[in-house]
Amino acid sequence: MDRLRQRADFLAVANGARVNSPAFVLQSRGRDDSGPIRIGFTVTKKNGNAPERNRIRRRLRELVKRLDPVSMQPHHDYVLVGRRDALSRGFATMLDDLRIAFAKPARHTHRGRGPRTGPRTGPRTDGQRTDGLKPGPAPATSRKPD
RNA sequence: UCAGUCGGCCGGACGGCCGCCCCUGCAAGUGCCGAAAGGCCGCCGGGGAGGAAAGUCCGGGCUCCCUUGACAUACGGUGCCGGAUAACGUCCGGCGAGGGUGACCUCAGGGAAAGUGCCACAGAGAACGAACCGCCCGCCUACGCCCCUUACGGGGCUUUGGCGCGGCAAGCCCUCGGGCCUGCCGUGUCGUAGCAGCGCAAGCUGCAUAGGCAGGUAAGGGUGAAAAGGUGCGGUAAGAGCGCACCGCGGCUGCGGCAACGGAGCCGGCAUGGUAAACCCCACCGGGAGCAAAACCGAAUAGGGACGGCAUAGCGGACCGUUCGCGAAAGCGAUAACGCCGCGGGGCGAUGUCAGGCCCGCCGUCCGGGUAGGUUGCUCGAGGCCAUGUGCAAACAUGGUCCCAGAGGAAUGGCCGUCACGUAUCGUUCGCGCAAGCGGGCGGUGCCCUACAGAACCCGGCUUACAGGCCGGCUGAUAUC
Repeated sequence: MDRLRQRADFLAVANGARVNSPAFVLQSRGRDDSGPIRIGFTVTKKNGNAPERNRIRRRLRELVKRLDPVSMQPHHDYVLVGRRDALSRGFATMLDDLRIAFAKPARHTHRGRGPRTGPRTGPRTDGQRTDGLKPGPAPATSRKPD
């Protein structure tokens, strides 16, 4: 399991399916290659100052570590968007939340513009390149969340 | 013991399970990911957030850009003196002013006799000093005084005159009962009017009071944040630095101090209101941007250049503009080039026609710039600790010793347990107290399980935030010896 690090990957996953939970939002997106599961974390500035944001991210990261990798789907990218409740919610409760979120059939919400992005499952011939990098230069309005 | 003041320090501890990042060493496979640059995978050992890492307010290092350098101007900043420092608006030590019983604290602390401006309201007057009340000299006028009343008016007191009444005394008359007249005292009423002196009188003079005129004055009242030196004594018609003493202010001289400044003597009688966080003047300092700096490596796509191959749809006109040649210019010439004009071709929508619009070779190799991305910059440094020396200190010097975070969607943790600490509540116990209650110890439970807050190139500062706790110096008060 790898960490998600490139900004373009985050933007791609943000247009994919999402599941809400009291302490976080789970975004997911299937990839076409055979790479490992990748997961990233996003905690925006409205959730508190830097120590609080760090704590939210660390607890979410610990949740993922405790969870069985079997419950995730292979060749998918996931992003956990932290909420303020992740500071105070019980750890065991949050673990159940995450388990439910992975099991739940995700709703696809295409909140982007046009059909340009999105995880099309159509036939691709090459398989040489990752399509996640396809949506080129990001719009300058969406900033790095942290 | 209480109250205060200054300075320094800490900012949970231990353990269990599971992890993350970096570094040294060893060991790998023709391993994995990637087009490449590059990255990842094992073991041992070591290290891994703060006093503010924060705000990004100053000062530097470092990097790039610009500039030959100096000066001037503009703009910005700083502003008592000396020292420390790489530098500072920082720090240390002094000086001055203000506050505090004191330890100590605060100060945006150069220049207001270079110039300009402003000083609201109130107040007579706010800057070429002013004259409201008041005080005073002089002149003129008027004259009972006092109280109440805005005024009209009313009341009281005093002087004097008339008319009465009562009493007393002297004198005269008498019918001895009393009557008349004079004086004095008390009182009622109606008038009159300053007081004193001189004068027969008219009046004059002085004093008091009121009003007016012309001056003097800046002591007092009142206004204000501020009223033109302050206090006291003298002085004066009243007053005034008008004079004197002390204090303040200014100037000069000499003394102490590196200096800011201090204190002394003499002189000047006071001239110079405040505001520079208003403009301004003076002195000093300052090129700009910032690690997302910058260097190196380097895809895809688009675009640039060179070469090669293939295709070959351009032609004509004119010299109007550019260009080129000649010429000092006007101009003349050229058509090779770009634009221009005319005719024509190809391409662009699923197709055809018409009208309009847009574009005008294709492919390959190489080169250069350069984006995403990657690597470096990146932590040995104005470094920490200890000792010695110099210095009041900030600090500096010498010696020894240590290596102490380097992430990059961003590691330094997550989940628990035990114990401290704090706090709330309950129980119990002890002390004081009549009691209400107060203080302390022990135990149980709950809460917070810590406050402020997370390195982002690195240092020196400043500012701001902070639960709780520890240590030391000093000051004041109280108690005991």
